[in-house]
Amino acid sequence: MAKADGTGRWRQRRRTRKDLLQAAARLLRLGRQPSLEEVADEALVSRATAYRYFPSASALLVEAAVDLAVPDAAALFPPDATQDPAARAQLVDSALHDMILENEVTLRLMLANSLQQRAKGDGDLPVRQGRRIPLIEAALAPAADQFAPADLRLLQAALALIIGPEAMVVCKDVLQLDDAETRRVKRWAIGAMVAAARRS
Amino acid sequence: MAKADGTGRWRQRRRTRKDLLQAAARLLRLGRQPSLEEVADEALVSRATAYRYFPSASALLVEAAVDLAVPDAAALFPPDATQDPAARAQLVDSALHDMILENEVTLRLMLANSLQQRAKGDGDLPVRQGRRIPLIEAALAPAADQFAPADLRLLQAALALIIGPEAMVVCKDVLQLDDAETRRVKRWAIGAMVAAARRS
DNA sequence: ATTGCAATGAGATATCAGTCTCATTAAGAC
DNA sequence: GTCTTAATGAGACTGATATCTCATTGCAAT
Repeated sequence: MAKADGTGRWRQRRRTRKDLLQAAARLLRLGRQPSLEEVADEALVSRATAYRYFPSASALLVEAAVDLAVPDAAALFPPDATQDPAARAQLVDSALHDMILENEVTLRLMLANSLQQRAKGDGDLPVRQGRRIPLIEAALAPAADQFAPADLRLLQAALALIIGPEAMVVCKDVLQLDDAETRRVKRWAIGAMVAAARRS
Repeated sequence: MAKADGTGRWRQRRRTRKDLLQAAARLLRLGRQPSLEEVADEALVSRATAYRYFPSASALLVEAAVDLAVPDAAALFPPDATQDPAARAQLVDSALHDMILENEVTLRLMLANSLQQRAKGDGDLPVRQGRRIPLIEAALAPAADQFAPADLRLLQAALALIIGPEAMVVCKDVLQLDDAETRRVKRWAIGAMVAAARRS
């Protein structure tokens, strides 16, 4: 199977690759951890072919997980929304929290797969595309002038630690908090950090 | 196999479990990546029994690899250490950060295993024992009277989101920060949250 | 010492990963 | 249209994971 781009039958190859990723994403959305054979069947492709495109089953799953649906920044912040950065950040967290709860199994699996891959040293696999980052930026944008640029960067990074599946995992698995308590903790942390960034 | 502690034949069970972990560690030290069957043989135990003690082969191997020198609260805070809760929390984070860097691969696999297990619905079996929680409590203990009890609980939980492998994963994989920047972000977040708890 | 039962052993069985080989199909160059 | 051959399909094969059943052992309560 030639690797060259734009030559030979690259259209056919792109189509097969796309079919595999879409099939994997479809199965992941059902909360399953599909075997490579299941993915291949779902994609109407033979097992051997799947292995021709991805070195391992988990590599396929990780890459598939990258294109899963997420809330949209524009929908979350209509023009008449609050300008208060803390309230906006908490709104982002709340929306993402809901989304994570709905897709908890799927997100845990994709996180687990990603961790497994990176633990093996595959450094060049797809970056875990920060879906949270544009949302956080959108939350802080209208108040950007209230912060020193350096503080804004720190705040964005720190918020990314609180807003996302990883924090949810810590709350539920390590701290063993229920959902209400989890929301309260994150809400408080977000308020604390925005206030701190404002003050300096 | 009863799960109760301290009753029935818990001595026998502890011995079997220890044998399995020691056998795994022995094989790992030889640079091998032993299968569960090899570990069971080395431990003079049947395969079925090994599965009675560990949910999966990798769970066994990972746990065997965790002879991590987890920093000890007493060693971290000698009597003449600072009393400032922010400084102490940052010290905990720094120590844990170093430990995590040294055992990054193992910890990633541990996290991945835990996520995979819980995604499958085995939510009740191995609770992720929070090694970070006693450290955080020790950091805040001398200043406990500076916070309202409710705030103290919020602060402890929020700090657990920043201090630990999950936050490290977010910084490196999602935000793609280098090590220095990662430390800076966490340090800033810890300071922000302790200050917020103090103020109310 | 006897005995109940927890713990274990010894398989059988099913599934999956990953690698090969070889035949078949169809895309694209001519 | 026809050819070439890249892409694919079908299946064998090895070794590992994981679950299950049933017989056996031996710890510990009596």
